[in-house]
Amino acid sequence: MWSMSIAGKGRTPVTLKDLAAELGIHSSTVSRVLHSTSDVARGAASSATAERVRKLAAERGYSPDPQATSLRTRRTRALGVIVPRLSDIVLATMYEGVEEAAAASNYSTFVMNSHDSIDEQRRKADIMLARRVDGLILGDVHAGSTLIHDLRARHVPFVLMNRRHEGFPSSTCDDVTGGELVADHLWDAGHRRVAVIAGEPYASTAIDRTAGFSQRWRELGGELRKKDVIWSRFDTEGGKNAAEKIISRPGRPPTAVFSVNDFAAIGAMGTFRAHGLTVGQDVAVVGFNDTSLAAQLPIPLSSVRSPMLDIGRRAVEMLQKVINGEHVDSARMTPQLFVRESSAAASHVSPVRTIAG
Amino acid sequence: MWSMSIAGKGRTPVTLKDLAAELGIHSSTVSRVLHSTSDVARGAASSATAERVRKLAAERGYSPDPQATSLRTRRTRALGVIVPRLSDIVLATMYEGVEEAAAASNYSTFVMNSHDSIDEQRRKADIMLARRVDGLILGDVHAGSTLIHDLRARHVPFVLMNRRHEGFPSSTCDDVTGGELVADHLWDAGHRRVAVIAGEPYASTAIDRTAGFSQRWRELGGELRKKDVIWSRFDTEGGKNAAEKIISRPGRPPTAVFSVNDFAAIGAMGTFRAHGLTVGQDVAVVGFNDTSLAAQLPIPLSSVRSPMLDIGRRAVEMLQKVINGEHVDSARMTPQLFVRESSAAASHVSPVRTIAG
DNA sequence: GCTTATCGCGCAATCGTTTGGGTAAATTGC
DNA sequence: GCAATTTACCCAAACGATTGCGCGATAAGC
Repeated sequence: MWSMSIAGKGRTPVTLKDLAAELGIHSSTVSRVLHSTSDVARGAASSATAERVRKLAAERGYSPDPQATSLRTRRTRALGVIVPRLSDIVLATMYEGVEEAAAASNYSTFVMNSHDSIDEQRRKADIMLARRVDGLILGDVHAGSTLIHDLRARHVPFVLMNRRHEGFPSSTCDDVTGGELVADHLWDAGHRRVAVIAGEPYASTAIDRTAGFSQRWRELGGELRKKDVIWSRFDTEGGKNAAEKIISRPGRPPTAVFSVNDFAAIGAMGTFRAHGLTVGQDVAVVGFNDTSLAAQLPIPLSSVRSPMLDIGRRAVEMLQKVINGEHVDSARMTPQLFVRESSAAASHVSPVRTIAG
Repeated sequence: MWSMSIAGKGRTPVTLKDLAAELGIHSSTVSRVLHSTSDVARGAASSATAERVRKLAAERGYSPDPQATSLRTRRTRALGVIVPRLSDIVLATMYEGVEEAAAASNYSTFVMNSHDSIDEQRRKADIMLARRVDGLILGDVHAGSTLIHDLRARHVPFVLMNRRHEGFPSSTCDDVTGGELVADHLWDAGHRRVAVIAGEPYASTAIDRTAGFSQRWRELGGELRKKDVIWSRFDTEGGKNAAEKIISRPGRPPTAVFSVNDFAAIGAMGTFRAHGLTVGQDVAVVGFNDTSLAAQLPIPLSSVRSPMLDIGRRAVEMLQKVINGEHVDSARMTPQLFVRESSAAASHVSPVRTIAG
């Protein structure tokens, strides 16, 4: 509302009272003028006085003390954001959306890493609440979370981001649809033996993407055994281990692998290469999130793009409504599949382009 | 100091006065007891009273209102962190170190993205200062920054992180040494025609890594023309473009490329592959930062590991000293080179292993 | 037994805003 | 020209914590 010029020399920041004293009026009048949104300070002061106040405030680089304001108004204009880890580019990007939207409505954000541990989630939430944030955005909710029930019981305003949970408002990608897109794509390319690197079983992203894929795959007439779905960590290491399992088990290896996360996909690509398989020819790989890396990899990776920035922005909008006591519905942003070299070729195992339809 | 149990039912948080009233003593006594670090509340209260106070505070889940505290003490126990972008895994990892160290000493952190624009840097710093943070950590300082001079003139406590600047305390990797390590490695492997993907010319990381490499390379007797150093963006796209330039220029292509950033290196690897070159055989590539991805890539990438978490942690320690008015020296953390497949093979252009030494 | 220290605690000011409730003076209505 | 509004302000009480000062009462010193 009022910007404080860095060039302003103010050793101790200038206060309302300072301005009032210099103008020979009362600080409450200054406050009212500075808060009157319209040009005319309706009832608060004469337009002449208002003008003088505004001029001096700008000159002195007045910026209200947020602590004092919060103490009085019981609002901090601060939001707490908890994510598994910011070094995960997916969450970091969502946070960029959060920060942008929050800043646009004069909110600041605290962000903390929970490392996906339920103890840390609780601890970090405690810290945020001790800071008296106006609301929380949780980007790391687990499938069986008790924390969110406790928060609700305490009437803490919060929304979920990235991962969803039945009965709570969330801003996420439509992960089920994302999984379906991949199933359609791989089926159309002629693949019939596939495996899924499914991610962490407590994350709705992993669950939904896997479920969307599996359901659609079976609808199309495909076979998908339990052991074709490998749950794993979300990082390259996890993808590597999962791929090892896929490769080393008896029977013919799959001709295509869907990894619910780009980084796991990259790990898997490395393993396949180490075993002499060429990704894109011997085995197709599709990732998820369409991280900036995907398109630029030596073998460009097919991936489902999720609108991460929008998910973050939307989470902020939703949280603001919750804070204002309004009702909100969950938002599910639509994903889009980008087919690249890693899965562009038709499967040469069964070159029939389409069996069903 | 006092933890607030989420299970605590407190609709409105309990205050000092609440506790005092319930105990039949004055709120100032409660305050003093809760602040006495030792078991005995020296002069503040009898140990019996102190015991009662502490017990009730724990029971009621008392947690002091940070706004009220800040208003009185003129300290917010909040730090501002500005980075180019958190979706850059390097800065995100440093921030993890920052958050960890800050939390450990009861500080909270605001973090904002400047997108490496000097206007945004200033704007975000303004926002942080308007929030009355106790100090700033700048992870995005530019070579010719005027902002840091202004901040110093205003006596704002701050330290630099990731990138350094002459005359200001900073917590960084020893980038010059990092560049030298790569020069030694490539020279020893027999390479004589090399190119550098140098990064953004306003970042000390880019400048120092390139300088360290160049100097050492020439010391070893190598040749490095001006056009062998290509300044570029830090991401995959930037690496890709730089590699295109390297490939498409007249004359024999280099047998090795040093990229001051892993992501740029990955972009370059993609370009080389697209031109039919096998990384690790036809052309060696070395990156920087040893991002978790590097070792897991289909062709594992040699890289200089910089202790990103430590850099972040150290920045916090340093800032705390600055806040306390103590003197601090810049910290330069030592890097370590990890040689992997992307550059492990000796150059078959000049298979002589060592010429100098 | 009297002075002096120490203990245990209360009082009240203060930090910078916001905001409900005034009250003179100026303006309007008729 | 006088009552009724409206205008343009000021006053003071919060919000919740911290902290210098003060003051009885007990303990210690000699």
